[in-house]
Amino acid sequence: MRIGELSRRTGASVRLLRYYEEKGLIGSTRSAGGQRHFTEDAVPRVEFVRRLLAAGATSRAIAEMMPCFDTPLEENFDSAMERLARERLRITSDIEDLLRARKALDALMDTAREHRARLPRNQAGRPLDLPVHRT
Amino acid sequence: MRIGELSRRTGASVRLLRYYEEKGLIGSTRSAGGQRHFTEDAVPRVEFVRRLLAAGATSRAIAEMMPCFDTPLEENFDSAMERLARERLRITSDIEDLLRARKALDALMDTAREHRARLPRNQAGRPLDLPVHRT
DNA sequence: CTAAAACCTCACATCAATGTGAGAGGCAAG
DNA sequence: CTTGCCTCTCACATTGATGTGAGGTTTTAG
Repeated sequence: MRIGELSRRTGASVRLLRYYEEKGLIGSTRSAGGQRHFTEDAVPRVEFVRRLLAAGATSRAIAEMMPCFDTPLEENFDSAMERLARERLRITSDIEDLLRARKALDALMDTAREHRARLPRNQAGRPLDLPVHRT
Repeated sequence: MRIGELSRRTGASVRLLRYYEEKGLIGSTRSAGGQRHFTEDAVPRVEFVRRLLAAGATSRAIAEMMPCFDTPLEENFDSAMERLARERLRITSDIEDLLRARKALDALMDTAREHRARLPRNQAGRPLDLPVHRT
């Protein structure tokens, strides 16, 4: 398929798909006229890439794990595997950062609610029922 | 305290502290000569800010929640509270992205290991004991 | 064969948190 | 008062994923 269709099927802009190719995240063959051709595999691959990017992986990191994706041969395999593991650690640590930040937010919300509860009634005189959501 | 000490005590560079101030994330008074003076409160505050930034919050978002931090008065309080809640949602959704990405990595690692297991022995002839870490 | 639709490359723009350096002034101790 | 350290403002650089537009070629439908 050509780049437009891949774009439609993955939701990634054409510009982005070219960028991914340039960075070695996806492969393509070229037609005589120089246009990119992609195989079906490109679709799940782009999805994988986008998922990782959304998770804060750098395109370089993703490129380094790709040998693991398409070449289960000796070369690069071990280092790709290691890159994969490193990224996994990074993600786990990012999750912990997020959990800590969320806890900090919760703490702030709690004390803020308490402060307000101690304050004189607000002008509208409506009850102090601030929403409390926990996910 | 002056900016250098705050920097030492929080680990944030002097340049960054000025940036935080410019963006309304921390407050300061100025000496006659124009130098910034901070109170003790600035220390935990900077830590809070950094935690949120590390969690991907935008400085604008943090600025918008600050009224909640120091002015438990009517003005801005509700909107700050709402900003807080929005940010909490964003964080939770980011965590989910990370979890999905981690799952994708795990899946890739698994299939890669299987591929390799089906392959002829590698040149070094060593056993195929690839590390399997789960956090 | 022609026109429209899709594609190509090149290159500059953006956003946000930071770094860095220049040039100048503030402040405390000898 | 002077030296040395700290601070000030201004302003430009960087990184990475993306957007955008110009100008030109390929492909495809009619």
